[in-house]
Amino acid sequence: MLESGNSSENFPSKPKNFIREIIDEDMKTNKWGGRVHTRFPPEPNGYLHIGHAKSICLNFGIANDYNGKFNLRFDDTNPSKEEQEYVDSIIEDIRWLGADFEDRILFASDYFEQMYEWAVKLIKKGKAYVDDLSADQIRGLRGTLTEAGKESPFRNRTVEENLDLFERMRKGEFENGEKVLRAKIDMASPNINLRDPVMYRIVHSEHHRQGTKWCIYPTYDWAHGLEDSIEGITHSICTLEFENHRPLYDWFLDELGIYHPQQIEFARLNLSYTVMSKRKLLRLVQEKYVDGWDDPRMPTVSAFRRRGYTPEAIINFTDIVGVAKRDAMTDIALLEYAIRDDLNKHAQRVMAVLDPLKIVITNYPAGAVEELEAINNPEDPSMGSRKIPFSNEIYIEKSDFMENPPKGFHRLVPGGEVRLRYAYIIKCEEVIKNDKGETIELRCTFDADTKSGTGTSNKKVKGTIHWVSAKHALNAEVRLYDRLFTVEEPDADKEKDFIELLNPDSLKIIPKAMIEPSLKSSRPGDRFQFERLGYFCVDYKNSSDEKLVFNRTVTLKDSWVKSNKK
RNA sequence: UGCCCUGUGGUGUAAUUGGCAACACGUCUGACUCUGGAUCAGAAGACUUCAGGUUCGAGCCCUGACGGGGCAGCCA
Repeated sequence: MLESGNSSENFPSKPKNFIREIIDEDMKTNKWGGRVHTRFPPEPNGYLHIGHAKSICLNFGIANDYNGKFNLRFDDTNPSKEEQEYVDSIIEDIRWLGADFEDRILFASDYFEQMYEWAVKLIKKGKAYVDDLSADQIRGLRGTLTEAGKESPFRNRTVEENLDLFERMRKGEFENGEKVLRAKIDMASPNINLRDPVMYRIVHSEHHRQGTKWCIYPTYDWAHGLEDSIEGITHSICTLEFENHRPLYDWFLDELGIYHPQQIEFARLNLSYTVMSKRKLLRLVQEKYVDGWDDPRMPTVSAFRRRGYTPEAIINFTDIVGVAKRDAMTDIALLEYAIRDDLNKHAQRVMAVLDPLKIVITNYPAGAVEELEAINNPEDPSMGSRKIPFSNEIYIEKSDFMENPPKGFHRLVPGGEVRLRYAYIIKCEEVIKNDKGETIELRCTFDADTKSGTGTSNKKVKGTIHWVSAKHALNAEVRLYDRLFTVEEPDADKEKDFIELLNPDSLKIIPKAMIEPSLKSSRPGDRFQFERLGYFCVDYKNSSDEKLVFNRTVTLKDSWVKSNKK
């Protein structure tokens, strides 16, 4: 299934898919002279999300495997929506993913002059004209899905008049919307995109890179193929909604007689329990349902990064998901598998108690402290071990003790025994409660012969639980994230506002979790497994030496919780 | 009502181009375990949307239905 070969470490060669088959065929026929050149063309009007990551991995993965090149190109053809902040975040995210565009950070706006010349060429060929109709009038004449459109009264202007008008459009002699340049194709085409599409519109506003140099801006359909052509792209990979635009992509390039890449469309990624449209994500940010584009509950690349996902996991996920042409809804479980799989191998284990219950070990000398050895990662012996302090007062997880346990519960119960991870077996002798009848403390005894690693006792217990020493534990804030929405497809119901489907429990903050002292030296971005709880990452925005903040990346699988739900 | 694309276990993808439907996730057993994790062994789960046709043989080819998606921005 996997081919071996020449690829960088982060991007192992990928499974075959229909696009790679097309490329294999092109290599065989020498269609592009053995060249492969792909690109990722974001519009800088939002942050990248996991769907973009799929596209980046696809495009870069292909270039990487075929010894080709990969361009980052900002499709900045609409000055009213685009901002430098987005350019910066996009570059950062792609770099983080490890997709290497070398020195090729390109901008469509750098090609405006060339595009203009090509537009003049089309006008001279009688294939483009300046139209005075308003947007509404153009819409009115476009026809419908079932009826042909009608030709504009300005459609048959002379070449000279069109040239003159187009030049004056560029010079700024007209207001926004006063005139457009349209391709002269076929108002009766069953493909609406071919009914004399607009090539240039007048927009008097400041462009993030061009300033006020231009007041006419190319539309996507006109510009995109030209950008690909200029850069020598071989395979212009885009999502399904552009399929109907391909005839237009081809038409422009053919009429111009310039280098002609091949457009190939694939189905965009949909993930369950989230939304992926930039518009909706923008709304979540602007209306403050989340704390910015990198709020760890968002499906953006920056949010996954902040939450503790690794680029490897995301890359692997995009491989698992594959590439095809039918729309699909990918189960978030696939993504969670990818990150668990990665972190299981690489994350250091530590102990932390989120919901503490105090235990006093009555037969352990008060004031004594033992340094116990704990393995950093059972999956990777090279990660070594560390010392953790043990004393007569510890905290365990409240949920690891039950007075009236259900069948099959093998943790602490009154009179029962349990192993403290890397320490001793203890026995619960007494349950101390407050006025309300809530358990507030346990008195236990420990068995000195059962120290971990000594093998001096044959005693076996059903369960092992995590703990921290009360007087050594550090405090930290822990943020527990859950899916952002309560339903699989928040945007399935067109009648219902997706905001109503937000999960009210998508974030739970634990202000004072107790964590083992070795975490003192952890740095923003460090990833850990809190044993038996999940994977956590030091938040790089809000964490500090004074106050550590951990984000939960993903829980561990828990077959006990699962079997108990039944 | 037009045009384009697309229908394979719960989910996502495969099927060497016509040869008894495979992989991953998920689910469920069992083993092991000082993480109810991981690992290991195994199981269940698909008459490949439907109906015709061609063929010795069809998920792949043909015809017709039906379902899903996209398209009427001077957005991309």
